[in-house]
Amino acid sequence: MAKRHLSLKDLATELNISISTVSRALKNHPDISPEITRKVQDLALLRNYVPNPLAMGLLKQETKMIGVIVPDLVTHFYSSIIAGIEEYAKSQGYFILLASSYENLQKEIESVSNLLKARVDGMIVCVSKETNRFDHFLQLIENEIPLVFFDRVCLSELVPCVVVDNKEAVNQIISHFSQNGYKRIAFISGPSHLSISSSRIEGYLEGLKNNGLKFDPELLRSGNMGTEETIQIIEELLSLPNPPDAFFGINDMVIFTVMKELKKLRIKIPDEIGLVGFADEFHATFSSLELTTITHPTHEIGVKAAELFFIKKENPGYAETVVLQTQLVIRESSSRN
Amino acid sequence: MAKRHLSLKDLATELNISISTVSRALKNHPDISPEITRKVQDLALLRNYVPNPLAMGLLKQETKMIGVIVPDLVTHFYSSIIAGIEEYAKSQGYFILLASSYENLQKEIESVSNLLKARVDGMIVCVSKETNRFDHFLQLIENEIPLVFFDRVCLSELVPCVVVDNKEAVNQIISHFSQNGYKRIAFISGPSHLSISSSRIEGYLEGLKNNGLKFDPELLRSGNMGTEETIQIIEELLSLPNPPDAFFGINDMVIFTVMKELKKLRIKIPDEIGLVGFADEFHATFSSLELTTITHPTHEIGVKAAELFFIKKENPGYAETVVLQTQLVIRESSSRN
DNA sequence: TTCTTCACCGCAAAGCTTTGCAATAAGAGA
DNA sequence: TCTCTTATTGCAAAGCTTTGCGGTGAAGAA
Repeated sequence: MAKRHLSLKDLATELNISISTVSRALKNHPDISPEITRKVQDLALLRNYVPNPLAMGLLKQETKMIGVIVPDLVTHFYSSIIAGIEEYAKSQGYFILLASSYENLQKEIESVSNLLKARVDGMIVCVSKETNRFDHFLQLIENEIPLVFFDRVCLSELVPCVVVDNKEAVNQIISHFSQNGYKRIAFISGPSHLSISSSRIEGYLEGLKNNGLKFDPELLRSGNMGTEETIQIIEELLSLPNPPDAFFGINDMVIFTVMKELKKLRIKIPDEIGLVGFADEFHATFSSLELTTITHPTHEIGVKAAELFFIKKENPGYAETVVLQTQLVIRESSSRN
Repeated sequence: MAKRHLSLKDLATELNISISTVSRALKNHPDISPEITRKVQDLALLRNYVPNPLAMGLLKQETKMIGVIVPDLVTHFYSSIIAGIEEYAKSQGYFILLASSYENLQKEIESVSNLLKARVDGMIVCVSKETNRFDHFLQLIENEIPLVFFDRVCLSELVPCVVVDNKEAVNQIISHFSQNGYKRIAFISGPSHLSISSSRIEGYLEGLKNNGLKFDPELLRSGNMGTEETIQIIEELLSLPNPPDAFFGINDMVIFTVMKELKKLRIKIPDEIGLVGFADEFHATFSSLELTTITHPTHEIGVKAAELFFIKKENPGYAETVVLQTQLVIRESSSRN
């Protein structure tokens, strides 16, 4: 229902002057006499006038809203990035319109379309795990609608991206495992079309080489990050004639699943098998064994993504990829010295 | 920068007809001839025309946006509720504008003001832990802007609310503790002005009575839910001449803190002390000991809140309080039989 | 042949703000 | 007293959509 909001016209009528005079008075335009300016501003304050963003938007052709699409809304990783985006956006007078792809390509496409209908000024996106086509993003690019990717990225020649140094992170994991005497390191990766999968696999191969470990293709697995498939993979890995003595995963969830499975089998962590996660979910320190993991500067990722958004908005050609550093946080799950 | 979006005018010009004809043709108005209707619809589809929500909003005096304010964005409890709200809102063609109060009254007031500036059609709110004044909400009510509260509520004579049956939930906790032989049950509650605190305290007193347990005021504590203060309270409780043998808290976080502290002191859970949380955070099952807790139908809370919003929007006087049921999920932290 | 009646389509206003330009008035200079 | 500035203020258009109402032409009726 909601009563009509106060407009310039209301103020103008009350003061018996024209709308344009009110408009100018409110922004201290020199053309307007001091008394009128004062009277208008006083009344506006009293009545708590706020300009109508719809009218402004129509005029300026912008909504001051950024669409943000994430794979899910409920993990700390994304929530925290969103908080970062929101913070920076707010400082620029922008709002965020949030959408979740639920890790589903169709829903992602739908979200892009919905946000477009809402006339967001642009989007900041982390693609879903299923995203292997990019038409929906190319459409944005063609229409010169600012777009920024973070974490899971694509089209990086056209779009500014914020990522972490995945290769280096994995290198650190391998070195850490190696220093703790683990030799057969399994990597449960994600879908191969995802940037985070491929870059971490690179790091995996490099890290093995750097630490004088042999690459065994059987220990490198690509899953869909789902619990069921992950359990399947764990079972297969454990029943290998020469099973792994260490696991790390594309994210913490995968490794928590490993932890649960190993607990069921009464396999000792970190003595028999070492574990390292990826992302440092909020609850990593509450788990039965505190999890070694790669912390991400999530808040900073969000802020940076928002920053890039505003740069992109002013420079259509801009397409830098910003790489942020992670940190290996060593906890119980991998320390057996 | 973004190119200008396609408008009715563009279609009209291309077809050499008037804007109003295009507008009517798009909605199959009987006044428009079949051929023109077809031509217009074909072109609209081809060019991917979407109506401009700013213009519509200006005309209809509504933005189809709901402001949602939560204490934080990063706990699973709120994220999941938000997902529920978003789902229902989307089904009604509405978007969500998200804001966090960060558990801070000033930020909450600011958020209300910001959302108002953005001209949301109404708001769905869970108040911050500091919220003990309600002027900012009364202002909305006066202006007949639809408002719904959930979980932590207030002004329930004026505003529709969605809550859980806190009294019953706490009753269940007490009975469960009692059945497991715990006798001195401490409750670390939240700020006393919060609805969830007072209703759970009611349940606490009732539950004790129902189970023939004596109420000891020393075991009922109100904290600010912060880790530091919680630790302080735990220490005080444990150094009591007759310390508690069971804890439950206003939320899971508080109890996770207890769990950590007890672990440090090498106190055995659940043998020496039993623990029960509240809310069933995502990671309750990953903790060193799986946590007994009260699960909330979070998604349903969100959906219901959104439903009430749309009812309220059509019925200014509406102010029902919907009570949803929780469930006690018994896990390791409190089972010592 | 002339009037009536549909069938169709376009004009214009409303919703709100900004801003270029026109207009008015007063004051100053001649 | 008359013309020219200068200082203020208002008009109107643009941005986009919806919708009441008026308008046009053709076909049917008398």
